[in-house]
Amino acid sequence: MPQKRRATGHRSEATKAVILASARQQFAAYGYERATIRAIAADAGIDPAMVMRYFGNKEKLFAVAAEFDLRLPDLSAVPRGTLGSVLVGHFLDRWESDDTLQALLRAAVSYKLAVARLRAIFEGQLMPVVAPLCKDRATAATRIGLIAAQMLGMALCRYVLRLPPVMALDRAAVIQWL
Amino acid sequence: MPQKRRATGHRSEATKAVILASARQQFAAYGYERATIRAIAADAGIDPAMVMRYFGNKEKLFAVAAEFDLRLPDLSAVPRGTLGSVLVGHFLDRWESDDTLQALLRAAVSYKLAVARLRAIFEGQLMPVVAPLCKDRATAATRIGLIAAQMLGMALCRYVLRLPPVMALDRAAVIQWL
DNA sequence: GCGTATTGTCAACGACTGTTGGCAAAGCTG
DNA sequence: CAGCTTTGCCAACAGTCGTTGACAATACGC
Repeated sequence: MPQKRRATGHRSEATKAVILASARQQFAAYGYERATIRAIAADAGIDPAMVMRYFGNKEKLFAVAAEFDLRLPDLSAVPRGTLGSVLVGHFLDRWESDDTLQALLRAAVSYKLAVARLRAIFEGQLMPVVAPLCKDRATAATRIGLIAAQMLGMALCRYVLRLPPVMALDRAAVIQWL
Repeated sequence: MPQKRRATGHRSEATKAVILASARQQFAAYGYERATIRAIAADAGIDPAMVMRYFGNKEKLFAVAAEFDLRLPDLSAVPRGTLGSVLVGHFLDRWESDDTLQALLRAAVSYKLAVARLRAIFEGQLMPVVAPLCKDRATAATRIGLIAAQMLGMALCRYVLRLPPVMALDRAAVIQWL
C-alpha cells in the first residue's frame, strides 16, 4: 500500500524531484531517444533502477517531466499595442527559465507523445487566453497558430539551430522585431 | 580499383539511388536515430550490409542523403512587393516536393551534423541570394534570420506539430498571412 | 568457355538500450 | 529491541542497434 505517506523522514519525494530535474535537462539537451535512463540516473547520482521504480518506464518519466505551464499572465489588462511585446517577452522568459519547453521541442520532432503535449499546451493554454482578445473571432485560431509558429520558429533558430544573426539579437531586439 | 566504371551494365548506381530515396524518406519520417539502417534497407528491398558498402556508415549516409539545394530562383527580377510571396511559395514547394528538408529539420534537433548542414544552407544559399535585395545592409543578416525563423516555424507547426489551425490553411492563405 | 570483379545474402559480433528481480542498508513504528 | 516498510544498489535479461567478414550469385572481360 504505497498510499500511506508520512510528513517527514521519507525522502523519496526529494529524489523524485532530483530525477525529474536531471530528466528535463537531459531531454532538453539531447532529445527523447538520446537521453538515456542510465545517463539521467548518473546525472542525478543514483541507480537507473530507481528511475524505473518511481516512474514505471521511460515514457511515463517523460510524461511527468514534460508537464508544463506557460503561466500566461492576465492579458486583458495590457494595452492593445503592447500585447505582442508582452507575449514575446513572456515566452522568452519561460523558455530560458525552464528546460521543459526546450525538452518538448527537441522531443517533438520524433516522439508522438511530445507532439501531443505541445498541441495540448497550444489548445489548452494559449488559445483560451489569447482568443478572447481577437476582434475578429473567425480568424482568431489562425492568428494564434501563426503567433505560435512565429515564436517556435524564433526558438528553433535561436536555441536549437543557433543561427548567428538570430543569436546576436538581445531580448529587446527580438521583442521589437517580432 | 573501384574507380573503373563502365557506361552500362553496372547497376550499383541504381541501387545507391534507391537506398538514398529510402534513407531520405525514413529520416524525414522518423528523425536520425529512429531511422535505422535495417529499416532503410528493408524499405529499399536489399540487405543492410549493402548500405554499409556503398556509404561506409550511417553518418556518411546521412551526409549524402541530406545534401540539399534550395534552388532559389533569380530574385532580382521579381518586383519588390511580391518578393515575400515568391519566397514563401518557393519554400513551400521545395518542402513538399522533397523529403530532404523535412529530414534535415527532424534530425537537426538532436544531431549536430544536421544542424551544421541547415546552418550551411542558410549561410550559403539563402543569405547570398537575399542579402543584395535588402536596402539596409546593416540589418540584412538579421532580416534574413527572421525570415528563416518565420518559414521554419511555419513548417514546424504545419508539418511536424500539425497544429489544426495551421494545417487548415491552404497554400495561398499561408503566403498571404506571412 | 574460364577468370575476375562486382553485387548481393547471411550470420554473427560487440555495444548499448530499457527493464526486471533479488538482496543489502536504513528508517520508522510498536 | 524486533518487525516492517522504504530506499537503494547490483547483476542480469532480452532486444535492438551499427557494423563486419565470409561466402554465394551474377555480370563482365577475354
